[in-house]
Amino acid sequence: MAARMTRQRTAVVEALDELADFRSAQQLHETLRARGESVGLATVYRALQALADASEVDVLRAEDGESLYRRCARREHHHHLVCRHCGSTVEIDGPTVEAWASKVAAAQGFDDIEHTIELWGTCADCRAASVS
Amino acid sequence: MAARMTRQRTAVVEALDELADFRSAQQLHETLRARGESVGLATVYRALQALADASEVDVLRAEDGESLYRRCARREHHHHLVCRHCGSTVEIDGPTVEAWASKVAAAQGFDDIEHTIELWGTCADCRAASVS
DNA sequence: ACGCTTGTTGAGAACGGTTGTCAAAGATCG
DNA sequence: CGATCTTTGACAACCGTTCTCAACAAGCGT
Repeated sequence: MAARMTRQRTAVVEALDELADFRSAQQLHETLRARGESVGLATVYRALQALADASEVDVLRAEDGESLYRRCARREHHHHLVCRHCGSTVEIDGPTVEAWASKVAAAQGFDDIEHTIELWGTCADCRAASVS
Repeated sequence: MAARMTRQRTAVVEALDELADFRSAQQLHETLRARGESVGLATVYRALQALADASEVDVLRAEDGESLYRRCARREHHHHLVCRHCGSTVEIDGPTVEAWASKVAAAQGFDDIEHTIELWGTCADCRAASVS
């Protein structure tokens, strides 16, 4: 239960710190491998899972169902505007939306309310790239 | 390309019409099978996909990644408050949220904006059931 | 009603992301 | 250093979903 700090976990955390965009476990694994820091794929999954459990990273699902991970600047609850092509991300918070969500749900007699509010789009860079 | 009306497709549509909750393709397949209307699993997937493309059904992803389908009353854009245990659903629209989402995204220079806004909770019935 | 054409079906294989297995490796503590 | 006990990694297993392809059946024209 002691959460040991191993070379592999350090490598995953460092990689996440250097990347600003949402990345899949497999992309991360590839990045580490290319960098010479060889880490097993299963280990990357486990590390990300642990970090997510500890709220150290944010997780969201791409449209195809793949899980994407990112180390966000703020640890408080917030949402994202993500480029569906490159993963480029802008953190967003919407106090209005939060209030709306919990009010609506409570009014219907629901408990343990959670909400998913994510925005997807094509960022300016990817748009420029696809035009050329 | 003509979209033929087959026994199988009719069965899927009818089953969806009778069910008020979000269901997975496999649940639907099981329901049809139990009902005597034997339909292949792949066919259920294809039918649901076609219906989704035609905006005849709404699709959303459960927390475990599974796709859930539902024939909604209104065809216009809306959101859902869904019980994560039984799939029981309340349709919701939030004009305020819509405006907020597109404004925020546009302000960041993003195009082709889509948003995912879903509420998950435990409905009153399921809460009562889990207490007992 | 009868073929013909062409989209559709279904059983099973294939796929892709993720998780489980388990012996070997290594982090931590005394 | 040694004992302990978590972590690792290669690989298999899983599970939802999609693909394959020969058999089948809608719908159309006659």
